[in-house]
Amino acid sequence: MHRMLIVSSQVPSQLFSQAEGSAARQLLGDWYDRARRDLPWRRSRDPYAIWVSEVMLQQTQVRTVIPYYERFMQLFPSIRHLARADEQALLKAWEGLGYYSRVRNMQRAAQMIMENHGAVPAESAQIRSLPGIGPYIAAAVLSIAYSQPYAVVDGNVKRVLARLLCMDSPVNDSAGHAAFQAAADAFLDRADPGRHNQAMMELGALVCTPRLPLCPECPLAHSCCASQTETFDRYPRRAPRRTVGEQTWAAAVVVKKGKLLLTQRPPQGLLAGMWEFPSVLLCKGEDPAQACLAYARASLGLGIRTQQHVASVRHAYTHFRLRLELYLCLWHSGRVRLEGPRAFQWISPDRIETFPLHRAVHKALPAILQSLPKSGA
DNA sequence: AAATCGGGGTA
DNA sequence: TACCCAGATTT
Repeated sequence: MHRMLIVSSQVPSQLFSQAEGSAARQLLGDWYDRARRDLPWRRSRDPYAIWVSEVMLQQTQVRTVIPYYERFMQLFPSIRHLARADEQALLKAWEGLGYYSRVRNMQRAAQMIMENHGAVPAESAQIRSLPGIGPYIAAAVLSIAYSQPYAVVDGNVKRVLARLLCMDSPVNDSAGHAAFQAAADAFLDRADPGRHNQAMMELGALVCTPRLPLCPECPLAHSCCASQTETFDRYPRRAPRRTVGEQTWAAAVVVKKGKLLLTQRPPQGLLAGMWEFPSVLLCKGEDPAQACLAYARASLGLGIRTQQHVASVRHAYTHFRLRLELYLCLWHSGRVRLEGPRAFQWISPDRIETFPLHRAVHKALPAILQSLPKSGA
């Protein structure tokens, strides 16, 4: 008969009996050796390669990451290359991946490594002190590249553990997270932590999926609480989340002698460092065309001759939805004025895509290029 | 403890 | 739509 597994955050080592835990770990490892996908970063044990892959994989699916990873490793094949890279080139390589601070943090970390160690630190406190390396990436690099006994806890691992142990802790709050870390620590295979960690995540990705898990194919089904009780749809539990609001922005696509005005976003905050058409947040009920005109005149300090709506874009961010209205504006007079030390450039249309642009800009780009006046009159 | 930080895929 | 994805940092 199935022995109910007790989870206790006080005594995580008693998740399983010793024999049961050992058997489950072995079944998991055997399954992984058989079923694992051939992913680019699994062909290397270079700590740098593992690191790059883990940074890209934050909140980002494997399918999305693969082409970015291949390109990035060609462009920046070592810590030294990364440390010396031009920031615009880095952002361009990251364009479309999102969470753009990741790549800036990674470069800062690479520069610190070049100064202090020369290699990715193999000691937990040292690697954790690098910008952009939190508990997950530290454990991943230490276990996979350096075979050290640190358990990773990501979304996959939480789902697997929640079902395996019928854990009632919510996956999306900090108290719950601690419970999953304790469970993962207790279940870790110390003989081969790198393989074990990847096996847990691979199981979550391929078998123990969010809906309709493939329990008949699962190496842990015989010791899985949720599978035995047919309650997989109750796990993992999740704390309620707040609703998201909507913002409307108006963007001025200013044309001056055939060139377009691009501005760079500030070095911190949303979409930091990415380029876009200068834009202004609208108040509720404000008319976007009028707001655009007023913004171009009062804030940018530009005289605008005519104005024509060229594109409307909707885009969802994590904590709000964006509606962006873009207007074609013919420059008449004035020099660009921006608040703070923000960069801007007048760009000929065929060079726009050499700049790192965020997704909302890319969505609007075809309509804008099509609406442009002929030749540089 | 809660908010911020992208973008794509899925049912 | 709402949820999910090899999370980290800031407030």
